[in-house]
Amino acid sequence: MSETLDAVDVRLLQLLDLDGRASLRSLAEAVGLSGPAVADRISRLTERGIIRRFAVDIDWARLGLPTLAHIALLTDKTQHIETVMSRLREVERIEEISIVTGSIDLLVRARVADLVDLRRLLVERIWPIEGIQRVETTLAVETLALPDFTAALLTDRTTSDGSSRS
Amino acid sequence: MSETLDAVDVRLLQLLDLDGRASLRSLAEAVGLSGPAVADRISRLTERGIIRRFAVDIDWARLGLPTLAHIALLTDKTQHIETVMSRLREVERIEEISIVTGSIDLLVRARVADLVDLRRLLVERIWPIEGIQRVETTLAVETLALPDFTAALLTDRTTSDGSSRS
DNA sequence: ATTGAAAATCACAGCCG
DNA sequence: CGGCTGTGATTTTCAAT
Repeated sequence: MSETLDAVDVRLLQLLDLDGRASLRSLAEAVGLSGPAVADRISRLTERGIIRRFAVDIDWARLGLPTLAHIALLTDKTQHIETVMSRLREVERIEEISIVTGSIDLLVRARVADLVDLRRLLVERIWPIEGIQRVETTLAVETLALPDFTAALLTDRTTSDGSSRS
Repeated sequence: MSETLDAVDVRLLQLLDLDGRASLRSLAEAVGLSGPAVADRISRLTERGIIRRFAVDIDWARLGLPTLAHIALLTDKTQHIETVMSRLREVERIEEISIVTGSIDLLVRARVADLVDLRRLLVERIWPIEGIQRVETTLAVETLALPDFTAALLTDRTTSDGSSRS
């Protein structure tokens, strides 16, 4: 069971995901409420932890990190998983680390400049970590991030608890 | 070769990634410039496409979608990849689709409520897509998104072109 | 949630290095 | 060209309803 949002909250989240710096005024007009009411809803969403933060969507390709890599790791179980993860979180270029089901243990998401950069990441930063047994890297040659994803996911969430009917 | 940022641009991106709604005034104070100068830099970063948009970081778990799934797809090559991808982009719960190297063709990232929800996603939405041959789903049982990732990546990017030296 | 007024902030202009 | 300061216009905040 999770949080309850009404249609206005959902609309606000959608609008803010499109433009996180939109003024309260424009948001208020868009949802048909007054400015203070919108301000109040946004701070409540933030306090409830539904809004984690307002972030900036950076085009990493333009900053010289065009390539997305998924690095699958198998660990020997001589090290605690927490130890391996804490060493991984020190590694630059890594943006996410997951413990996963299936034939591997960890799935790491990283962003690299090119193959030289990837070589350094693998050889100098990943391989030396104790407890890592096998490394398998998959490169994305094209990525489609769905900008409407938030909108789509949210339309689904109105006054919902997120569970499914069977 | 890519874009050039100076130290102030980098600092602004870091600050905005922490709080995308920060006032120009507070940003100006933090970087030691005046308000208009900061406004100018932000609009320049936006025009250059480095800032794609200001977004909101939503805690999907609190909205009933706690589980991250990676779905690996193998396609038979009877359908154009564009066709398969365009059908995938209609599917709710999917937030990213990549064409990848390795033993699979597509890697899809999705967020689901529970196993019932996942079952429906797979059986009703993914399997029926023509041209999909094999589906292998990996569930994340724990995910660590690195909040400092942006900061770390950016510290690296000052006045850089993003390529590596060998 | 609304209104209305006070306080803070922003955008725009013209001006300097 | 990139930045600063001024001013008027907007926006945000706060109180009372």
